[in-house]
Amino acid sequence: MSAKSAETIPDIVIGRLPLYLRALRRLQQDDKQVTSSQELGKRLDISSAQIRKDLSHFGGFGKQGTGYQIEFLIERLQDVLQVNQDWSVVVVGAGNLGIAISHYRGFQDRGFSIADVFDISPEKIGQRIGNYVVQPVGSMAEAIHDKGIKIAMLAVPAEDAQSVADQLVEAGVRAILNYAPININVPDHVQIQYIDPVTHLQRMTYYLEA
Amino acid sequence: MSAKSAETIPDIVIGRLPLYLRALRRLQQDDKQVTSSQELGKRLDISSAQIRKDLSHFGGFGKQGTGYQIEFLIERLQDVLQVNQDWSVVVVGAGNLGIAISHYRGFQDRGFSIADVFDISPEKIGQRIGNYVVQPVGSMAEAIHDKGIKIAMLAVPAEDAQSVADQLVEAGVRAILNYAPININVPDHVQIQYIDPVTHLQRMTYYLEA
DNA sequence: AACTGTGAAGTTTTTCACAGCC
DNA sequence: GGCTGTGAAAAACTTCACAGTT
Repeated sequence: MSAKSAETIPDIVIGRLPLYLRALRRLQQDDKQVTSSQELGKRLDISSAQIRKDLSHFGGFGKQGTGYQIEFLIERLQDVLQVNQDWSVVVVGAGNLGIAISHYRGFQDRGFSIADVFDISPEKIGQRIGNYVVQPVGSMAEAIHDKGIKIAMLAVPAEDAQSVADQLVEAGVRAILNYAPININVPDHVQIQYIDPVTHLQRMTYYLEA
Repeated sequence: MSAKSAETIPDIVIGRLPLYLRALRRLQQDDKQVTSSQELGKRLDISSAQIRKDLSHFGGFGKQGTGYQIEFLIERLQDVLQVNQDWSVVVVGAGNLGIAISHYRGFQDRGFSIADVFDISPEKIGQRIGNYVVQPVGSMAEAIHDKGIKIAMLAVPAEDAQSVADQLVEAGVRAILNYAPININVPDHVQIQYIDPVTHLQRMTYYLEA
């Protein structure tokens, strides 16, 4: 009992919700109906208290003695994260990485559809990638504006990342997933997240015996 | 003054070091010799105090009044993270994702080389990917063992990720970068990190106005 | 008996603020 | 004047532990 919608939820909590959601979908695929903070915690290597506390920020999703209805909890988390709708996303950069992203099947059933793929290089433009035809960056702003797109995935060379990001923000994008291995500065009202496999690898080598 | 090598460094600090390193390399490419915690902090959107405190765990790398010598700091961070050497890595899974990973140029100059690419499917085995020929998973354990490989990148379907991870650990791998959108359980002495773009996207949609 | 939701306690992480050095 | 390194203070985050519910 407590829909604490007024208070600000820590970002670190928001960051865990997609992990809960992912694990829950998997449990659902295994035909489970109900789970507990303990079971989830064991799978995710997160304490059960942590999970209960995180979920409690949004109201009581569970039942004492019973646990959580998986389907119900999935719906609630999708609501909270706003992924109960489909978000159109653009990919910028049609190199190896952009192509791989554009081919990736995993976005669709988790709330995201790729609307367009853009590149600046003349020999890329017009090329087919799966169902997409690579569009010129010159038409990017207009397309983003017209389609009301709020999310972009950036797969351009590091040197170009900042300037492309600026163009995206200018065009109305409010969230950027940056695959280029470089930090980018965006206004406060724009979300940014990074994918750089090497930082993960380097974090792990610290702990390895040489 | 203080080589605190005895105490345990928080993992959250270790996780930031690769970001510092990445930013420093970029500054170096711009022909800068010296930087400060403030300049770095502005680029990374991290407070200068945070950066100074993080670095201080490993001894005094900076000079009062002057800042940090970029080249020196890069070397120290590479030492700390053990990426002053080259690590051989295997890729498991030669689907779209595995192929993209295998083509990615960004590993080489940051401490990692791909040694082999494996897949289980007969029609993938023998196929060329850039300089690699896809090897059968059956020969994976032996290759890992023989070459003393400690790091693997997992790009197999989610259903297979846990069992492949188990095989990797069994074969002697001590760090896994998992691209499959599923949580995996590994022994304590094995490092694991995840790459799942969708979790990042979902974290951002929370903050967007629908 | 099993499990949630949550104040309170405990721990970790970040920021402050300044002495000390260049 | 500019900047580091660092104790001390503040803030954030996690865990404990248990009342309450099914």
